[in-house]
Amino acid sequence: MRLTRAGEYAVRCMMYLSCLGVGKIGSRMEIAQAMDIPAQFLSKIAQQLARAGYIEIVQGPKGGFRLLIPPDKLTLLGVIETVIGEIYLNDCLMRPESCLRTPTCTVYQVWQKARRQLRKTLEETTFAALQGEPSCFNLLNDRQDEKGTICMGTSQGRCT
Amino acid sequence: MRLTRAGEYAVRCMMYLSCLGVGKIGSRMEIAQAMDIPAQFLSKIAQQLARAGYIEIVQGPKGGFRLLIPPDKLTLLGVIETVIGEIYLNDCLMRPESCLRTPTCTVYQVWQKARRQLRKTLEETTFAALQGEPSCFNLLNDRQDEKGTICMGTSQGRCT
DNA sequence: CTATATAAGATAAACAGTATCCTATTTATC
DNA sequence: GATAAATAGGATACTGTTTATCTTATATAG
Repeated sequence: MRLTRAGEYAVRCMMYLSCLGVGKIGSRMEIAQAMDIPAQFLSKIAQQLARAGYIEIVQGPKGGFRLLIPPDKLTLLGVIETVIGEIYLNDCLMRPESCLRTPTCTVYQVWQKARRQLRKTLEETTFAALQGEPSCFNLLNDRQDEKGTICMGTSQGRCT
Repeated sequence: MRLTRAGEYAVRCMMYLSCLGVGKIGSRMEIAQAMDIPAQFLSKIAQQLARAGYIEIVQGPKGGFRLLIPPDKLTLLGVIETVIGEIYLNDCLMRPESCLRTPTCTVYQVWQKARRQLRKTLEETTFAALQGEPSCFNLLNDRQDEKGTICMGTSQGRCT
């Protein structure tokens, strides 16, 4: 009952790209280092995010990943479910035929409520909101973008 | 991000025992059959529930499991966490040192909220409440107790 | 004492998640 | 165009967890 590593990495990656802003390219290596993600594993995750339309992958020198969606349209739920699949919490929610469930089964209803709450909480959280406040990721590493402004900064540093 | 089978089985087992009522013995085989749980696996789960003080295990002929806690004191959260361990949802909640987290990290806060909600929903649900209403388990099988009253009944059947 | 029923430890089988290797493809730059 | 830089994508290895079962031991009713 825990978020996978891949899900966590996806969030970190999108945090980084959100800080860079829409359209700016961050190289895979740069992101992997800054956010403490195994570089090859990041490739796989990025491919999923790209298929979902969240980012664009640019090959060749100066390649990397580029955010396509404005951070205020980007939700934790969307990013996480892109990578780990839709969240269900319990088998009877995922495969209703797995149980001889009546439409009014109370156990089923509790799981429905729990699932609805969880997904709502994750959906209400945009990367714009995450980025506007201090976060774990501010501490991970520093990075200077082309204009020389610090992006991932010190503990009290802001992005952009 | 899903409840394990063991967790689901534990809930089913406690549903059955709640229907029998505090102090009444249900045999392992009987429960395993009625609730569709592998009998040997049920042993393991029952042992955990016994260690946690929820049930008593009786060996020998006429042996089985006996509920120790009244169903209205028995919560979904308690039963589930007995078997799968405390629910954390995310690594940064389980092992705060795994992330260079500031006390105000927003991502961390979202997971905290999500976790709090989920555990609260499961904690608010007692087996008395689950049992008082139709449930999946009503459909699984029938069982006549010593006094001849039907316990696990038809779709609209009530327990006890 | 015997038959019945579960305990408890060991272990196997299945699966999911994590990570990396290797070859292919794309593209900026000279 | 040739070259070098960078990621893609398929295959595979590794790891840990979950699920399940086998075996021997123990408790107890009659």
